[in-house]
Formats: sequence, structure tokens, C-alpha cells
Amino acid sequence: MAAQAKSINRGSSPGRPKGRTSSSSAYHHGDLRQALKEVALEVLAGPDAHLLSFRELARRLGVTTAAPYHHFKDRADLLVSLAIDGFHCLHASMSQTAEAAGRDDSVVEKLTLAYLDFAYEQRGYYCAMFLPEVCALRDVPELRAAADLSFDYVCRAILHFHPQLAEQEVSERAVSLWSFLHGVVTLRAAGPLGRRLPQEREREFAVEGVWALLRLPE
Amino acid sequence: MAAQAKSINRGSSPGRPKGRTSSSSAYHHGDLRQALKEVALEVLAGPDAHLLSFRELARRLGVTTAAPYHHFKDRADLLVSLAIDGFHCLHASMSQTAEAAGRDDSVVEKLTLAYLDFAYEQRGYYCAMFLPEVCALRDVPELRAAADLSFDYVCRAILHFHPQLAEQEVSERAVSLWSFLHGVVTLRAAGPLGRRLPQEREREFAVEGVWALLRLPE
DNA sequence: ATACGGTCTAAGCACCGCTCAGATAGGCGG
DNA sequence: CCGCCTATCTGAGCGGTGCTTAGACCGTAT
Repeated sequence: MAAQAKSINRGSSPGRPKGRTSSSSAYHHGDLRQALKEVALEVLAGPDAHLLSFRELARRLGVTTAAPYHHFKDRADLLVSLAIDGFHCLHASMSQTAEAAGRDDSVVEKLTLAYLDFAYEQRGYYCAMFLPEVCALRDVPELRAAADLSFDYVCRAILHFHPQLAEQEVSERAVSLWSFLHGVVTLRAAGPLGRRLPQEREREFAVEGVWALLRLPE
Repeated sequence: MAAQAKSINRGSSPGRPKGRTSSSSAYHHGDLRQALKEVALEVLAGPDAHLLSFRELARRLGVTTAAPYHHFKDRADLLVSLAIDGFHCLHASMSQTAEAAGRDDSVVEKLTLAYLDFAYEQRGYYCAMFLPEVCALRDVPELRAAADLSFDYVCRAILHFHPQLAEQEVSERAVSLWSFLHGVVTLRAAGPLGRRLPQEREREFAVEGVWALLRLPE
């Protein structure tokens, strides 16, 4: 060890913010807040997500362990921030999908696949969104609002198929779809699905399940 | 040399194992391994599950921080041990339920409710079973075997309702039921269900969802 | 009675989250 | 131009954590 951390951005010229990094609050690092979020996402998406630590993030970015605390109140603050971004991202993904799909029944299938794609391709976000420590803070208004954005979108999609349903019933239907898909994703990540449900069957399987839950007797 | 262990419980009477704690391998503590599991379950079931630590458990039991390592290889070893117990417990619960229910359709409802009851009443076990760090170790043969016990039980129950289904299809159906129920439990614990699905509707709601998934077109 | 093995303690290493005093850099009014 | 102000970052440090090691202790087998 030693060496390395000694003087990284102190070498010759003083300013790290060299080329005026285009935008943001460029200072020593450039935009440490954004950089922290990006690196955290990478770690969350990896296999060793549970050992995500502020110190590790700081190390990767070449700053001291105290630096992150000028951009996030604490560890949970960063995770909640990522979860909010994640819900916005999921909502955007579903909106785009539905818009491109038109009004026929295929939208159900497309939205289902969009959810799965988001969960797997944006695994960092998905993890942050459903991390126990984040869920425990669901009272944070911004987080709740972001989550409602996605949920309400699903509700509207259901209402389009069952215009006669009462609000409470629509809401329940949405919960049941979300529970099913979240369960599939979680159990896949947890491992036990590996042997019982081949990966290549999963998407078709999920769509079938969603249809079954949508067609519940009314 | 030097040092010499001060002698803490050497004072007057030597024995820690005083009252001959009734059974088990009574030594200093009595049965530290079992005691660790029980206290860990309590912590896991509580709201601050994420700060379960060996040191905390040792503190609660009045032993030093190194003592637990003579009974469990490491933290994960204890958690896996609890998860195995949990799967056995779930299997036992489902078996009893089904046996008491007879052969009619009501068994589906009873098994569904048994799963929910287990998840909520044995929250410590349920948490241990689906903790990310535990799921990552699903290769441990004993853990896999315990999990298969419950899963295969569900498969047999499905086969009873759809005798003509191929093995792969039965397995998929079981996955879909499990995903749905696990999703409901997880989202309930995560928070977002709170406002969308009243607690008193949850059991009925879960049964309806299970029926829908069971009746999938074949 | 002695040797032995399972159980526990004491001490310590490396890592973690988080805090605080102070150095540094850039923007502001004078 | 200067000096001040604020945001940012560093270095050091506190208490907590997982895990290891050396040694003390107990109960039992020999």
C-alpha cells in the first residue's frame, strides 16, 4: 500500500477541474455526487452488492473517506437517491414502451417484458429500489412520489383493459401483477428458479402469469 | 506470560453452569449454539434486522465476541443454519395443513394461508431463508435439500389438481405460485402494499391470485 | 491422577460508518 | 487588486463490526 493514495491530484498543476468538465459544480473532482451514484450502481449490479461501502466508493474515485459526506447525508441518503432515480427510470421505460405499442392487447405483453428488462438490465437500480434499508424509509416524500409514479402507470394500463373496475379493484390488480413479477425477479436473483424454470422460458412464463392475473373473475 | 487472565469468574464459586440448565450439553453457557439461533431469530424478526451482528448476539447472551465462532464457522454459517430450519419448518407446516384439510379444493386455500401465516408468524425464519447473503450460498447441499423439500411439496399438491400435467409444467406452475406469494410477502414487508391493499383483504386477495395462476390455460 | 478435547476469554487486526478541525479553491464585493 | 465567504476536500479519530490467535478453563476418558 502506501504510495498510491499519496498525492493524486496535487502533482504538478493544482487544479483537478482541468478542462472545466463541461457542466455541474466542477471542483476537485468534477462532479463527485454524480460519480458516487454511478460507481454505486456498478457495485449494486455486481455479485458483491452487499459489501457496498462509502469507503469503497471513495477509494475507487480516489478521494478520502470523508468526501462523500459533503454530497450525501449518509449511506441511506445515497441509496434512497438511487432508488428515486430507479423509479423514474422504470416509469420512463414503461411509458416509452406503451407509447410504441399502441392500444391493442400486445401492450400487456410489452409492459411485462419491459419490467423484466428493466429489472435485469438496470439491476443496480432495481436492487436500490427494493433494498430493505431503502424500503424502511418509504416515508420519504420524494421516494414515495417516485414509486407512485410507476404504480399509477400500471393502474391506468389495467383500467384500459377493465374500464368497469372500481378504483380499489384496479389497485389490487396492479398489486397482484407487481407482486408476481417482483417475485419472479427476486426468486431468480435468489437462485431457486435456476433449476426449475429455464432462463429462456422465463419471459413467456411471466407473460402467461400476468394474463392469468389480469383475467381474474370480476 | 504477563497478563494472566485476571480471573473473572474465578472469584468465589467457579462454575458458570450453576443451576444445571436442565438439558443439552451444559457447559459454561448451557447450549450456546441453540441460544445463538434463538436470539438471532428474535433480531431477524424485529425491525432492525439489518444490524444483526455476532457481537450483538454475544452481548445479549453474556459471552465474549469470540465464543460464537466455536459453534458457527462465520456469520453466514449461522444464517444458513437458520434458513435450513426455516425450510423444514415451512414444510412441516404445509404438511400438517394439507393433512388436516382432506382432499377437496379447500386445500389450495389452506396451503396459501399456511404460507402467509408462516411468513408473518415466523418472520425470523422467513427473513433468513431469503436473505441475499443466504441465497448466494444456495449451493450448500443441505440448504438446497431443505428448500427442495418445500418446493416438491407444492409440486405434488399441484399435480393433485392437474394430474395430466408434465413434470416441467408442474414445476413452472409451482414457481409461479411461489413467486406470487413471495412477491406479496416481500412487497408487504417493503412497504408499498400498505396503502394499496388493506391488510384485511390480503389473505382473500392471495387466495384469488393463487387460483388464477392454478387455472392457467393448459 | 493425568492427559486430552471441547468451550470460553482476552487481545488484536482490518474494515466499516460517521464526525470534526483545518487546508484549499473559486466566486464575491470592496 | 485584495480580502472575505462558502463549498469542497483532507487527515485524524471514535466506536462498531467480522474474524483470528493464544491461552485459560472445565469435564471426561484413560
